[in-house]
Amino acid sequence: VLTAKETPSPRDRLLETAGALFQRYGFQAVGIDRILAESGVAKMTLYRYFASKDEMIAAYLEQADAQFWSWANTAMEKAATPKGKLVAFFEAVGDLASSPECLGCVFQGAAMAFPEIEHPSHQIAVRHKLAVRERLTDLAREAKLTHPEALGVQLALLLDGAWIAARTFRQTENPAKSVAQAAKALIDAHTRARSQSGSSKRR
Amino acid sequence: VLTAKETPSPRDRLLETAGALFQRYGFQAVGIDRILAESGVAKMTLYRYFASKDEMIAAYLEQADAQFWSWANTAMEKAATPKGKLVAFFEAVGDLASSPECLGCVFQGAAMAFPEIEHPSHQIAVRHKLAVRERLTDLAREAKLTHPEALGVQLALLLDGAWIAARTFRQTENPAKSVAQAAKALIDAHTRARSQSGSSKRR
Amino acid sequence: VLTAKETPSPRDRLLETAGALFQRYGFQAVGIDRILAESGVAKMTLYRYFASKDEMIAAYLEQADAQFWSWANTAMEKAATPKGKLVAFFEAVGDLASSPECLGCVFQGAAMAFPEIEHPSHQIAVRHKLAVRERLTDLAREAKLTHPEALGVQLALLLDGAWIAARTFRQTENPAKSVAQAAKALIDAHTRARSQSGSSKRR
Amino acid sequence: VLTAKETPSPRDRLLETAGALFQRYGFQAVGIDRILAESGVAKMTLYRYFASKDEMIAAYLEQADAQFWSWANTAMEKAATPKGKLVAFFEAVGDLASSPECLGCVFQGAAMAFPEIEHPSHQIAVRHKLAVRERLTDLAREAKLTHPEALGVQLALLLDGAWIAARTFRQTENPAKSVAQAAKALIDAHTRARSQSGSSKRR
DNA sequence: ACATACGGGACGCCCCGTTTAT
DNA sequence: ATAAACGGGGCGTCCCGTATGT
Repeated sequence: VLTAKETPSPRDRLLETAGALFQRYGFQAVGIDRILAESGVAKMTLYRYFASKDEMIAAYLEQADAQFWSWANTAMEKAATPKGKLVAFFEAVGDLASSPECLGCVFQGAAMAFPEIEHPSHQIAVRHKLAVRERLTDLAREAKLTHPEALGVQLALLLDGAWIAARTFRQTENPAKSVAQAAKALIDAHTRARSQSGSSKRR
Repeated sequence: VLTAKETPSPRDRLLETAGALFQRYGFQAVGIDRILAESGVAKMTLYRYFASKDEMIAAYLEQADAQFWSWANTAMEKAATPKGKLVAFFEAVGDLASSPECLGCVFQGAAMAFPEIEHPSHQIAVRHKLAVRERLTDLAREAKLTHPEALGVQLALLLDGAWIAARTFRQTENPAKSVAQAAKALIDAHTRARSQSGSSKRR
Repeated sequence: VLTAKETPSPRDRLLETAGALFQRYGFQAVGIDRILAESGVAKMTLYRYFASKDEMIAAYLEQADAQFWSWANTAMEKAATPKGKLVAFFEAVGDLASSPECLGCVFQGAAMAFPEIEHPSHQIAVRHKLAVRERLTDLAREAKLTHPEALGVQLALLLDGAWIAARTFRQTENPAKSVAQAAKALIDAHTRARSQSGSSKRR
Repeated sequence: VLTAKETPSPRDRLLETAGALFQRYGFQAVGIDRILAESGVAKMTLYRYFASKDEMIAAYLEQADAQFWSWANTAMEKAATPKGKLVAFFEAVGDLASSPECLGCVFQGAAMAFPEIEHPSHQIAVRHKLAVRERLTDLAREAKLTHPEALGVQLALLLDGAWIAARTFRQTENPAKSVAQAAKALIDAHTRARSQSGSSKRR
C-alpha cells in the first residue's frame, strides 16, 4: 500500500531540482551538471529518463502545466459562479505575482529561451497559453458576458502582463497586484449591455 | 548634414547586427563570434568599443530605449489630446505586436535572460518599464482620468501582455491585436465619474 | 566422469566469453556490460565470483597460463629428446602464430594494457614470461646445449617477437612462420662446441 | 632568421606531452584532458590541429617513426660495413631496451591498442614494422649474407621481442640485452657459405 | 582595423565499473 | 536475478576575452 515514499524517485528529484533552477536562472543558464550536482543524481540516470536536456525541459513544462491547473482550479473553487471564478482567479494571480518569491511564468521563459515556434518547449508554452485563454473564454461565456472570446483574449493579455511584471520587478514597484482590478474593469466592461468590444461598429 | 554616412561606424554596425540577432535568438543564444562574423567587424574592435559582451548588450538596450520612445512619440503625435494619445499608442502597439515581423520586447528579453535584478541589463529593463508606466500615468493624469496611477499600472500590464504575446504566438492566434480594445475598455472604465478602481467600493 | 557439463558454471561462461573478447579487442576496450550481455550472466553474479573486473582479468590470465602450458606440452610431447622438444615447440608456435585466427599473446596484451609492473595482471604476465624462459632454459640444459641460460633468453625473445608479429600482421606478410627457422639457427649456434654467446671476446 | 624558437608551438607541445603520456600509460589510458592539462594547451587549440584524438595519435606515431629512423641511422653510422651496421644497430637496441627508462615500442602499443588492422594507427604501426624489416633485409643483402629476406624477418622478430621485453620486464630480469648476441648468432648463421635456413638440412 | 590564434572553461552526451534496491 | 542508481571520466563543441601579427 506504500510505494517508495521515503525517497522520491530520481526522476522526480531531477524535475524538482531542475525546475527550481530553471525558474530562478533560466533554461539556458542552468547546465545539466548543476542539476545533477544539486539533485545528487548521476548523469547516466538522467539520460535514462530523458533523451536530452531539451526533453527534460519539456517534461518539466508538462508537469508545470499540470501544477498550474491544479493551482488555478483550487483558486477558482472558492467561487460559485463563473464570473466569481474569473475574479477569484485574477485575485489569486495578483496575490501570487506580487509576492516576492514569485519568479514569473515558466512558459513565458520557455517561449523566450526557445524562440523558434517549432521548438517542442515553445510549442508546450503556446499550448498552455491557448488553454488558459480558452478557459477564460469559457468562463466568460458561462457568465453570459458579452463577447466572451474578446474578453478571454484581453484577460489573457492581462494575465501575461502580470507574470512578466512579477519577473521584471521582483520586489520593488511590482505592479502585478493591479491585475485583479484591471481584470474586474474588463469584466465589468463586458457586463454592461452596451457593447464596447467586438463588432459593434468600430474596427 | 550628417557626415560619413555611407560607411556606418563599426560601433553602429555592431549594435545593429547584434540587435537583430539578439531580438531573434536571444541574448544568450547569440555568441560574440556570430555578431562579428555577420557584422564584418574584428574582435579587437569590439573590445575597443565595449568592455564585454554585457556592456554591448547594455549599450544596445540603451539605444533600443531611445528608439522605442522615438517610435512611441511618433505614434502619439497623430493624436491631439492626451486620451487620444493613449488610444493611438495602444493602437500602434496592437498593429506592431500583431505583425508577423514583430519579435517582442527586448527589455522583457533582457529581464528574462538576466534574472538578477542587480544585473545592469536587468536594471535597464526595469527603468524602461517604469518610464513607460510613468508616461502612461502622466497621459492619464493629463487626460483627467480617474486614478491615473492605477490606470497607468493596468495599461502597462496590458502592454507587456501584448509584447509577450507577440513573441509567444508569432503568426498563429496572435492576440496582441486585442490590446487596443482592452486599453480602451480600461480607459473608459476610468473615464466614468463613478470610480471602479482603487478603494471605492469594489467588485 | 565429470558432472554438470551441459550447463557450464556462470564463472566458466564468464571467463570464456571475456577471454574471447579480451583477446580480440583488448582488456580496456571490452566493457563489463558486453561480457555480461554476451555470456548471459547477471551483473551481480559476476561480482559474486570476482571482486572486480581486474580480478576477473587476473583469473582469466591464470586460466590462460594453464591452457598455454597444456598446449605447449602437447606440442612438445611429439618429440623424444629435449632438443627435439625445443624444435617441436617452435614449429608449433610458428604454425599457430602464422595462422589467421591467432590473435597474439594475452600476456603481452596484459603487460601493455597494465604498464605498472606492480599491477597484478602485469605481474602474472611477467611470471608467465619468466616461466616460459625457464622452461626453454631447462630444455636447453637437458639438451646439453652450450650456455643454456643465454639460449633460453634468446629463444624467449624470438618467441615474443613471433607473438607480437601475429597480432600486428594478422593476415598479410605475417613473419611469425619464420620463428622456427630462427630458433633452429640459435639452437644450432649453441650446439657447436665453440661458444658464440657470453663474453667470448666482444662487448 | 629565427622563427619562433622561444616558445614551442602548441602543436609540438601537444605531441611531446601526449607522446610522453602515451608511452608511459598507453593510448587508451590517457585522456585528452590530461594531455591538455599537462601541456597547458586549450582544448579548442587541440581540435584546430587535430580533428580527433585518433588523428593526434596518428600524428604522434608519424613523428615517432621519424625519430626512430633518426636514432637508428645514428646508431648505424658508427659502423662502416653493412654487416657492421646490423651489429651496431642491435647493440644499440640492446642498450636502449635494457635501460630502465625504456618504455618499449610505441608501434607495438598502437598495434595492441587498435587491434583492427584497418585502423589508421594500426596501419602506421604495420608500415613501420615492414619498413624496419625491409631495412634489415637490405643490409643483409648488402652484406652478401645468405637468404637476406629470411634473415631480415628473423632479425625483425628478435627486435620486436626485445621491445616487448623492455616493456614487460622493466627493471628486473630484463632480457633485452641479449638481443645483440642473438642477432649476431643469426647473422653468423647466415654468413657461412652453406645455407642454414630454408630447407637444406642444417648447417 | 583586420585576421588569426590562444587559454580557460563550460557543456552535452555518452560509457564504465560498481553498489544497492527489489 | 533483474533492474536501477551512482560517481567518475571521456570526447568533441562552443564561447568569451586576450594577445598576436602586420
